[in-house]
Amino acid sequence: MKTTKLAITDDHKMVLQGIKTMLKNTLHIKVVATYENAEETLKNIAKDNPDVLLLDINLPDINGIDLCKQLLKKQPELKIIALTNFDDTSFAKRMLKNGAHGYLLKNTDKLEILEALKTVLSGDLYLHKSIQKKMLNHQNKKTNDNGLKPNLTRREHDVLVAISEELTTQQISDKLFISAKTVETHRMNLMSKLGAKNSVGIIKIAMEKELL
Amino acid sequence: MKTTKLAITDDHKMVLQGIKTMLKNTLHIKVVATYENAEETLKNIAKDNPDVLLLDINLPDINGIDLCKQLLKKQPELKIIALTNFDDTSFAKRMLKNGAHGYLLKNTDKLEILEALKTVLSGDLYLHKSIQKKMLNHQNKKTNDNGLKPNLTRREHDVLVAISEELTTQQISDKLFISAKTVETHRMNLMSKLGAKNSVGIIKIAMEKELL
DNA sequence: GTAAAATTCAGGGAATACCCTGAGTTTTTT
DNA sequence: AAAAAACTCAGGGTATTCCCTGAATTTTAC
Repeated sequence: MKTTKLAITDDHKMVLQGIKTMLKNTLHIKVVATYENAEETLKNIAKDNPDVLLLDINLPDINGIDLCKQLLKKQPELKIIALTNFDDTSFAKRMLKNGAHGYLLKNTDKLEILEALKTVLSGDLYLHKSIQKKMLNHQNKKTNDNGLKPNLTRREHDVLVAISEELTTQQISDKLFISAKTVETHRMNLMSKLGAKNSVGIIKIAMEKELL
Repeated sequence: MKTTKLAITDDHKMVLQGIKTMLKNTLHIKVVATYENAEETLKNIAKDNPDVLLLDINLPDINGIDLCKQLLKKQPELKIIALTNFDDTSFAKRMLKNGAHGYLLKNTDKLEILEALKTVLSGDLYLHKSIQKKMLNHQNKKTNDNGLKPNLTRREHDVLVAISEELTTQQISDKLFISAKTVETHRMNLMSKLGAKNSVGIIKIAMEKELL
């Protein structure tokens, strides 16, 4: 059995350190590189050439989903395991759709990491238990009440900001040079995406999720 | 110099492991306990009796701000350093207001941890640099209207809370057993007191001033 | 190059919020 | 006890939001 080369991308030094320590005395596994952001990862991944990358989803520069896609374009052989705080089905689905090979929560232990590595190296998908269960149960149920940031479109964000400035629909339409009807459409979509009942809810949720 | 007893509360095993490893070969510092949630922390803190607690703010059971308050009630001598992903001023302020002695971001390194420990043990506050800078800017720049909390009346507060729950005027009147017209009066007074143009502004300002 | 997502816009109607003036009642403060 | 503040409510009007359906155009993704 040849040694597996592992790389880790996470902007928290503590997590990097934690994983490295967990795997320090493990045979057949060697942490060959750690990165603190997406740019660094993209720049060095070819050179370091790991077999598996543990990839944090919440990075400062690019979101993990896009990064995942880009990385696989450069390194088709690379196995990517998403690493996240969030126990969320829809996010996991999106990651897997974009080519990730596994999904791990950060409150995992050494054993599970080893299990995940073994699984993805053999070509299978590895999902954390709780995610597996949810995927089976929830199938296609849309719950927007998780701790995730919904990804708003550019225009939705514009309207969101304008709403938070206490502007009326008409004022927003003047500001953005679009019709009032279009503003209403965006506001409706914001309510829907955020699970809000009205503009107050939009702002409340947006502030809680740090969307502003 | 006597040895400092350190405890850590974080629901991510990786972070726990990471900090422990960072401090492993450090003289005068010993990690005496690690907890994965608030309940565990409250239950064992007296027994373990650490000098300093590194406390993650995002816990599954109780939020870190409340936990901080409770812990200090039980252990007034304990120094608490908040640990978080978020580089957020208002959050830091609230933590410090509730008795925390320091504020560290998770992407920190060993040197800064040691610096923070030294600072809080000597009785001072330790703030991460980026937070310090932001706090200064906020105080000088954001004096948009004296950071004083407008004192709302009991009823105004009731209505404020109801508005933040995305209720309509009619629903609020049913909830508080007053007429819809009275609710409108209170809402008008809220707008006037907070300097808001509409309900969105009421909520935005109320959240910023922590009136909710 | 085709499918998917995003952006744009409209009509029309019901519901709600916003705003003004005015005023009686209760509670708190001095 | 008097004054001040808080709480209550109303009439009547205008402005705005909310909600639905439907659809063309542009941009982005695969």
